[in-house]
Amino acid sequence: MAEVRTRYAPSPTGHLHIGGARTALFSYLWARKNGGSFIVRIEDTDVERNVEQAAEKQMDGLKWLGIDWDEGMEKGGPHAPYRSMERTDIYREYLEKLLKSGHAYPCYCTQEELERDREKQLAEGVAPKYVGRCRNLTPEQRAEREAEGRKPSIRFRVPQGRTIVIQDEVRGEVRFESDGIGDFIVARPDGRPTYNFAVVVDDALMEITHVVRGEEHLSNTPRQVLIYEALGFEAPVFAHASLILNPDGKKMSKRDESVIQFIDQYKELGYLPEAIVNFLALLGWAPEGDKAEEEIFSKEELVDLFSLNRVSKAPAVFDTGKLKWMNNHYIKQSSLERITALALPHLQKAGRVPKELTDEKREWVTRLVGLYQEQLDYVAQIVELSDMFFRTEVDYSDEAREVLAQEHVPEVAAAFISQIEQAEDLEPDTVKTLLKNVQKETGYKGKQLFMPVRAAVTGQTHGPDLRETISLLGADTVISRLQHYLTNRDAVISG
RNA sequence: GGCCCGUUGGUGAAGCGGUUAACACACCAGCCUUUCACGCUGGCAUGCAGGGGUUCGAAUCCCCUACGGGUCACCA
Repeated sequence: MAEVRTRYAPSPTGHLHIGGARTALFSYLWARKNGGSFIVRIEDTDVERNVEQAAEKQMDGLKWLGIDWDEGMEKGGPHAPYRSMERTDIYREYLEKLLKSGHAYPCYCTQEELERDREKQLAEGVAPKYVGRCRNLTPEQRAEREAEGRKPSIRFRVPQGRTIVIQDEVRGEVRFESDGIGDFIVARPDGRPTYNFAVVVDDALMEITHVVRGEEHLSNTPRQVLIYEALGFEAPVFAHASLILNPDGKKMSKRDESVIQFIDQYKELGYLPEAIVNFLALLGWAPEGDKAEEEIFSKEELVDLFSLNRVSKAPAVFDTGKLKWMNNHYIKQSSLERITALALPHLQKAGRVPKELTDEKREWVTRLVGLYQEQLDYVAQIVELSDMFFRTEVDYSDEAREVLAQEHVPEVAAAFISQIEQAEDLEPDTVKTLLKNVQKETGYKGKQLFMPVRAAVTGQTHGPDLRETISLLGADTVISRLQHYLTNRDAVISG
């Protein structure tokens, strides 16, 4: 059996989208699973829509996700170049072949004519397709139009009465009647190929064995199969994954704000690549047997388990809650050093931490991140979660006020202040001892002791470990907050 | 409109002719904890869009209907 070769062939119109990332991942996993090759190529035949640096952005996204390729952009390989617009000579050669064999013909219709045909068909309620005006032009007629200065586009001559059968690894056999397909353009007047033609030439020449892509390409597939035939190539196996839907069950549109759509945005927010890969893999795919009961898979496990025929035919809804849960899971699994390194830029950007860090401050930040690590859905959340550490005025919650209104609280606060003043340091263990002393001194313990301290110091009735929190806040801040409560108790309580 | 594709709980989903219809997220309750979170335990489906078949037996096979989606570009 021949080597499995798959590819990801985006057009350079923007950043790597979650849909594209999933397609790339599925292709990648399938190639790796079979010990084959994964190719990344850029399909930039539509010059008008190309965006500067978009190809690089696509590749950056793939690299960040850990999806590496064996051949293609940047890497080169036996089938270079891997960018359509650098392959124009190749397309020209195959275009000649189609023209010579009669599988394609020049079409001189103007945009206006085509537009008129289309409107007429729509008005009559027929399926819009090319009327065939230029299908059987005589050489003389062609010469006539050429003389008028018309530049022809090239159309593929779709055979009539054919049934085109597609082998789809996820949908099984899918049949199309060629009569429903009009002659379509394979090359523009300036000679640039259209997508349907370029992909076929590229996939065939690059010996792609499995074309994995989104469902939106399914209807295009019969056209491509026809080109494969006309050129004498063998068609690859196709695998059309269903679309990704937003949480409302609607098709995900570019301007949909309910879902973050681009990989670099996830990176920005502090999602971990392994979480995204894990999540994307499960978006429209599930492992077989017992493994279907698990959710957490490393890239290596995915390579081992992945199979195209287990890709779902039904559209996949992007479950943002699940993604958060999964990312949180991976954050908890990660080393504190890693999460701190990711969190630092966010804290600095928010002005919470200076750009230049002393070793001492670095250590402090690490402990701060450690305090919140297990509840981070994404790393950027550290800024809002740790807000309490950086404000001068404590922001009391309603629950905190209720606690602080209790009769015995001032006594506890005062006792704690004097304990801190006498203490040599404020390490977590010391804080523990100090609170114990307050307990002995005042007789209050448990919630009677801890809640008042937490409420006065943090303004909240819940939060991460109190000892560590107090230790990180430092003696000055803790004392001043307690003092503030004691001197402004009425104002604090009434809000 | 033609042609394709899909439809299991609040959500993601497993299931491929015979199961008490997995598992996970979310949610609720309990335990743990100075609080929250984590973790652990337990709970959570008027039966698989609706209707017809085929079969001893269907979520699983066939047909129809409804709903959702894709595509019919000199976009990919």
